Amino acid sequence: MTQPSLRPPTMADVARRAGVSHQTVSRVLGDHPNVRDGTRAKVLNAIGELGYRPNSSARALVTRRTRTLGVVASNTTLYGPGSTLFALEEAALAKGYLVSTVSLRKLTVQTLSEALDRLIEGGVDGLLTIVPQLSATAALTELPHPFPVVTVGSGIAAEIPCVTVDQHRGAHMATGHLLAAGHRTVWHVAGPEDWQDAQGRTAGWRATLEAAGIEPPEPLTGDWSPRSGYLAGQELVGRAGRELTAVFVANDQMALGVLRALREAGLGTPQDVAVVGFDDIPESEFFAPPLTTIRQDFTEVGRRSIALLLDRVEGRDSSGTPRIVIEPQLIVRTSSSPPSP
Amino acid sequence: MTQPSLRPPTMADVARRAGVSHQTVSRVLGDHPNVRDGTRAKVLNAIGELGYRPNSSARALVTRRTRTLGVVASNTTLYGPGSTLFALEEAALAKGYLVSTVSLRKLTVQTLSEALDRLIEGGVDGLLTIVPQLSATAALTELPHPFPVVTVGSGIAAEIPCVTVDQHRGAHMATGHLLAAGHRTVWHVAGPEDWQDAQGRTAGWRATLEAAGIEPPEPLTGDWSPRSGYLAGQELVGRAGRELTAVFVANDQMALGVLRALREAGLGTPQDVAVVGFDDIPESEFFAPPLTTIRQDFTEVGRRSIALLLDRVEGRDSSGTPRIVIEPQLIVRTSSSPPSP
DNA sequence: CCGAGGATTGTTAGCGCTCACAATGACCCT
DNA sequence: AGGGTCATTGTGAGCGCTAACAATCCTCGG
Repeated sequence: MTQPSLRPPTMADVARRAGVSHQTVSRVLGDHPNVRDGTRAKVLNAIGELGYRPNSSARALVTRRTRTLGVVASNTTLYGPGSTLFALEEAALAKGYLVSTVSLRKLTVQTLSEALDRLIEGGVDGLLTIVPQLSATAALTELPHPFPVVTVGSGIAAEIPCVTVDQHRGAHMATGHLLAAGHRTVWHVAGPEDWQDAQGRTAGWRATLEAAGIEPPEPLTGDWSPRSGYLAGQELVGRAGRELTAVFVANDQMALGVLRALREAGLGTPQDVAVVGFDDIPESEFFAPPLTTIRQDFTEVGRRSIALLLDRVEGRDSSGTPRIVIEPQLIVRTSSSPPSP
Repeated sequence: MTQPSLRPPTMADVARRAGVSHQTVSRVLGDHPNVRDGTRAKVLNAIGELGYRPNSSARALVTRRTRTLGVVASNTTLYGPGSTLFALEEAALAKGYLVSTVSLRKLTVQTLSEALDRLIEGGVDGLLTIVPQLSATAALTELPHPFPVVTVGSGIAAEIPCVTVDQHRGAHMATGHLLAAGHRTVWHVAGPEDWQDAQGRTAGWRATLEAAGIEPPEPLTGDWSPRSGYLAGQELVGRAGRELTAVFVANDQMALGVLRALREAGLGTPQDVAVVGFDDIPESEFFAPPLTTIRQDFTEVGRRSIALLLDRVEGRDSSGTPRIVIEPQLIVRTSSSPPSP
């Protein structure tokens, strides 16, 4: 920090000051084995004195690696995508990568495509997408071919590796739990049809009922919001009447709306109607009543996704099209206690 | 896309194919005026045929600009920070910048410092922090001096420009609203003492009561979570008894907990106790009862923050230490209807 | 005490791009 | 017709770094 130069110090400056060649400085920075301790110390010293920081662009230019990963996410204010993004970032950082994110307010093939473009243009080494809407995944196939991509939580897209929580299984747990408690049938408030997760949950619910010899009632559809859950709840009360004793709601926010609708209809939870949600958002425990739900391990999702992507980025393995599936977990709370006989 | 070469095409390849010099290609890309239409077309054509993409590292190396901004955020699963991050990203993108994010699970001077370091090392042009905890802001002063930084929503740090929503004013709106409805006093469940926002809200609440000639009762403190709100609610019921008719809770999540505690204590909202929250999370409208709260315009926060930062990054203006303050808005719902006389 | 062979350090080329400047061409005025 | 001017295009250098190779220095065994 001796001279307040205009230009930040370069590797050559460090070399000069340490009395070595710039290449030796590079070796010290790169942790090469063949550098004498004394030399290393001199270099480290000079680096400290000069306040030197390696220039990442210069390095990236020659190594052809930016050590940055791109993430496209659709609706990060939603619990699932938000948590996934957070986990991805954490995992990437742990591996020495930075993450550039583009969050989309509106997800279409068009916007997704643009986002991917900007990220690639920005020089990312690999791409992750948190894009649960199936309709948009088409954009993924248009990538310059050998570009490393992993989709997180939206596993359908053609030949792209993906990591996802087993939605079908989660729905099965929820529905099975309700059935085991003695309910004759389980109604369902689904998420938007276009969402991979919503489809999986609905399919899991349906399959579970059918396996139990029960004809699944027509599911209602919401948009993940509490409001839509509220409307669905009202609809359900009107449509099912006394038959309504158990509902599996595709996420916790909508379950909150359902709970309110039930309450307003004079129905008690769980005495009259049992409710199970999905996600285990932090608030669920404090709903009235506390909500039984399905928890997803996003940290694990993040770790596995990054590992998978880095295999490709760092050229370790890019054979096949792996699909990693992670198990969800049932969290039982008051909203699903067995009905009074 | 004619030849599936190993190396991606470079500007020189494009130039050769278009029969011009690499500099002309650069001009076309940079939208320079003095390029004949025919030439531009040839170049554009060659670019398309080759599937050429400019190399951002090479460009960054010479321009000394990466067109990437760094954001350090503390707890993005919380509504406020999460929304801020989203808004920042959107605003940056609109200005042609990418955003690299580091989300901290645990915020300390240490972790903040590391995060800033990694971001700078990664080559960002400027830095934004969403770091509401005052205790950590010290790390900001250790930056290599003329590095452009803007803090978002945590305005205390020494000479660093900042953008924030007026928490004091929001709390004043909430408290004043309750007072105007006829309540004799307003209790307060505060956020963590270390948080800038929490302090502002508490101060605003206190000032409003004092201005009305009311001695503020001792506030309770939570950690933003519904659980802590629930505990605070129970405590409040025990401590205040019949005196408890109005509560201003420092965020909506905690307000949810308070609502539950009140309900469990046999107190009706708003008949017995009126409640006002802060944030206007999407769920608030569906709480039982729907929650009166204070809404913050994060989109505006994002726009202003990015504008401020880019002024510095792009060397337009870096005089002074601006503090931009944005007005919040009171959203009245059922939870704060006037008490029955 | 010498040379083999490993350890350590230096030298030389670019990576792909933009900047500053030089060169060329087109056009107009006198 | 000649020279000045602007529009358009080309040339050369170098941003800061790493990779490959060349050069030097040791350390020993014989």
